[in-house]
Amino acid sequence: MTENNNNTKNRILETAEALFAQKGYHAVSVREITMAAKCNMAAVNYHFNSKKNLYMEVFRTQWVPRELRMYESFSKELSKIEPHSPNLVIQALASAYLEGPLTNEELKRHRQLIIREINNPTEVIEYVADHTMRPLYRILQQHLKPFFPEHSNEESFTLDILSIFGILLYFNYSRPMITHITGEKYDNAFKTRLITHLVRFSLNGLGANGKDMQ
Amino acid sequence: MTENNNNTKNRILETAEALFAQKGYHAVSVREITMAAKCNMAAVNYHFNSKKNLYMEVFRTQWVPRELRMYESFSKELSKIEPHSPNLVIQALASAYLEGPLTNEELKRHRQLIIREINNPTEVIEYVADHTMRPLYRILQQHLKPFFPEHSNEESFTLDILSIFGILLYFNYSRPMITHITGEKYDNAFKTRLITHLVRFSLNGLGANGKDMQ
DNA sequence: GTCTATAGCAGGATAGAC
DNA sequence: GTCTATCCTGCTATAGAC
Repeated sequence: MTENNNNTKNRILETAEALFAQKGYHAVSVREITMAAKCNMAAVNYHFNSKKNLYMEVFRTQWVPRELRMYESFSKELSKIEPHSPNLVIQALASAYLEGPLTNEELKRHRQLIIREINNPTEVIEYVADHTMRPLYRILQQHLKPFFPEHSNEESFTLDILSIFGILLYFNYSRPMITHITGEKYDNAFKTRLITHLVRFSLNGLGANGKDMQ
Repeated sequence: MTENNNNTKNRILETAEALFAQKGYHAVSVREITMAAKCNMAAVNYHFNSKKNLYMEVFRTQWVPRELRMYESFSKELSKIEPHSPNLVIQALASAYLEGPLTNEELKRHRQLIIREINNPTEVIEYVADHTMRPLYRILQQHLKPFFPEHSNEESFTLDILSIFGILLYFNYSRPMITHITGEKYDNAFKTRLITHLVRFSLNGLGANGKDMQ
């Protein structure tokens, strides 16, 4: 196999990811994927054995590495700030996971795929949890826990972190939902306001009001 | 048409909802639905014209009325408490939408369906937004806004409300995710702790620390 | 490694008996 | 209103030429 980034195998992976994200596994046919990837239908079975396995490879070779790029960007930010404060940690989180290495389009696809998996798990979720969620949870715990000793038990802290993940995941839909609910349109620079909101709401949620704010 | 609650049409609607929630529209076949509903395949087309329309009827006749029952339960709670405080309003919200009129199973299906729609909207989302999200947003705005005049603009307040909705939606998955991430198991009474968490986190998120707490 | 051709099956929908 | 039987399309997967 060549390392060419535009070979058939890679084109299939990228096209498949976009389509799976947009429509979901069952709504996308192998025909549709290979048409869009400008290759033959049989190529999917040659390179991936089955449609199911193509789906899993999308996560293993596309999704997880991309999530890890965001994780790296986050931990690099963390290593730069000293001393830490909840404020700076959450800022770094929002910055890495919302305006970090990914474009808006990439980020949208990325979130859609994982929301589908969470809502309707397949085997990959184990792999994804092991390689991405767990490490992210660990690093957040390590950097935030010291500031919140009032969280006597593990579970209470975990729920806080999961709530922040929940808001992060639904980030994609904030703008359409605002339009749906209030019926108003919004201008650009919306994303920046969204990040400001996320940082404030999450910090408050954690119970960090007035704690090491700057 | 009879008002019998166990006629074929109703059985199809209920079975279809459960299966659509579990697996998603495209992963469920009409054959599967009618098998589970113990009726003939042709019944779907007789009663609903098409699979697509059956899906939409599930939202119109099952999902929206169920969401409205929770809404009614919420607004009834609100009318009982006087004077209001952010604390009591959020308590009433959590109580109506998490331990209200629905069983855990119903609630799970209910959330799964709407998460699918938000992630991958079809035509029904307009109908759903008009009949459920918008009224809920309005009533929350009416009861919470007076306490948060510091939210100068509409958008900032809307983002707060949407963040709470995000956490509510995510509720289903908290327990499996905790197990995935931390690898620990949890006992029952988990739901009660989750509601306590949601109320505290949301209140803090809104910036209500120490504001009319009781 | 990529193609054509096709096997083999499952999907939604409908016609028409009862 | 419910059934059986069937149509036809579109699906995944594979065999085999190049």
